[in-house]
Amino acid sequence: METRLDLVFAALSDQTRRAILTMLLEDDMAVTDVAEPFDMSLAAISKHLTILSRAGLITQEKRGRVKWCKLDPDALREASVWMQGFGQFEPVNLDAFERFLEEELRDEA
Amino acid sequence: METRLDLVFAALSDQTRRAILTMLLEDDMAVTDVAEPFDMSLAAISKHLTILSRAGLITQEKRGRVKWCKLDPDALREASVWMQGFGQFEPVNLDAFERFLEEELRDEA
DNA sequence: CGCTTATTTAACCGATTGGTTGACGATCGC
DNA sequence: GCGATCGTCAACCAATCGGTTAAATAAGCG
Repeated sequence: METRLDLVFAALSDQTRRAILTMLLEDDMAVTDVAEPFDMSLAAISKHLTILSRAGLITQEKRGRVKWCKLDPDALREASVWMQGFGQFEPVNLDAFERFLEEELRDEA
Repeated sequence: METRLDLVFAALSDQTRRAILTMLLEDDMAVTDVAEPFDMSLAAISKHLTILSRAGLITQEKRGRVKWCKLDPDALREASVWMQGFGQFEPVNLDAFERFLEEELRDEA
């Protein structure tokens, strides 16, 4: 049986999809705009978005011919709870996270 | 390019492997003992352990003919930092985690 | 209406995944 | 040394993945 947690972690295991989530952290975006920075077909991005959507990490709403993608952090929270359970972590270091973010964005460029 | 984070999330995306990590939370274990509760060949478990090991989530040390598996939460911390960056999370709810743990263990049984 | 833009679908491809079985190399106990 | 145990390796299998191109669907624009 495939659990929600399976889907979330599988969705997060791809750099392209993590980069998409990072982009959506800034603002909601249309599919075409999500695809723009990537060296990849629109169809491929569409598939990635489907995977993120099935995992519950984003929601998609169609207005007119444009489909808007919006981050939905609920699923992430669930996964985060699972991970934090392994315990020996210091309180979250946001500086470390920002370095991470920059690195991910740099890799993508 | 396959990053560390790719490997960690991919490793976590399988219920069997998450259950193994949960077991190792209690104590270090030999490969055969890890395999015991699962309805799956020893070779399959051996592969799962290799994946966890390459992701840095466990370390394995051979003493005699027994190979001991030990949880190594460093890689998890890295992934956790990434996730927490999505921010809108309440401080970690350990009760929620314990419910999760119980559920995972129940699923496995 | 007819063109353009937005997005998904279908068919295909090679690589990877998660499992199997069977053979194999190491190591322990006797 | 001999037999049992520990664990991995190799070959195989069906299913999924991450990408492609080409066609199809849908909606806005003039």
